[in-house]
Amino acid sequence: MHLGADELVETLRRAGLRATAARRAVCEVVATHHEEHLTPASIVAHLSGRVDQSTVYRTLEALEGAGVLVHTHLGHGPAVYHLTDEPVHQHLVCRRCGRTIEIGSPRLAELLAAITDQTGFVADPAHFALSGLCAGCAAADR
Amino acid sequence: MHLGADELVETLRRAGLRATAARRAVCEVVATHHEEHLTPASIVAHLSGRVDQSTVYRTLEALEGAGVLVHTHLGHGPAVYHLTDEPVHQHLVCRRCGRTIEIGSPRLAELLAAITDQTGFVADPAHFALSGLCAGCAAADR
DNA sequence: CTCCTTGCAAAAGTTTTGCAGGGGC
DNA sequence: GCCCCTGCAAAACTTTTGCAAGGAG
Repeated sequence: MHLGADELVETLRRAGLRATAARRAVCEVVATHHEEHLTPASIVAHLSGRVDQSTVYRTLEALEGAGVLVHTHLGHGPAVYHLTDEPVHQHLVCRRCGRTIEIGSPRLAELLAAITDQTGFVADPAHFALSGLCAGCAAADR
Repeated sequence: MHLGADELVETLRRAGLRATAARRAVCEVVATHHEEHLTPASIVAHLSGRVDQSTVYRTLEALEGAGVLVHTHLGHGPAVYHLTDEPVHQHLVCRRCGRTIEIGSPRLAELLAAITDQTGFVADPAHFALSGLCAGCAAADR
């Protein structure tokens, strides 16, 4: 099970931050819509503008600093936010149809380990998507 | 050897575009500084503002459309541009010190092939960097 | 009561677009 | 001469910041 809104608020409290209505509301949206690709703008929309965008950005920043949330760049648009208690995965975005798929742990861990072996670099798959062509579009290409 | 300015201009011409002074100038900078991480702004700077930024963007877009150039997102700043005749490589950007390193062909091709095997997705390593910690910063972390 | 937070507004940073004049072919 | 290109200016879009008023602890 994923972190709930209360646990997110508690995380902020442990970080020395106050539990305000605005922060609770943002945590609520993040917890409730964890399987969506949440952007700051979509969070503001979910809250019908009752919380200002700057407050949403600041709350997301705080949650990210506390380690329970990360943001990922899927493309040229806004960043999307993810709870970190989801299994590690790499986003693959099709540059033709825009569809996003994810690849999960076992093979991915292997790939990243190979990079670390070769370079010492410890890659973090969450932060950037990989761009390319999905199976369908790649097939249509030929 | 890399593509020279004249070859880039010729590429544009083959795409049905005119060989203007502004485009020649941009091609000159791209060809001459191919080992730098060129951003639209740095290209404008190299040209001392003699070519407008919008023209630079439009020329880069044309070169990219012609397949001789790609842009990569290294982080939160502007995109960087690369000639495509450079060997395929993946950028790794350290989120702590900002240093960028690259990993080259043989292993990388293997990793991407593994992804394609698993998902059918044909990943393009050029478009996004991988974020993480470089060997030095990862070591300092412990 | 203190000072952390908020909303508002504006700025910052990157990229795109509309338009009238100028230049390539 | 036709119409593609350019520079200029402004807009679009995402994110950040300054500040005075308001609310948590």
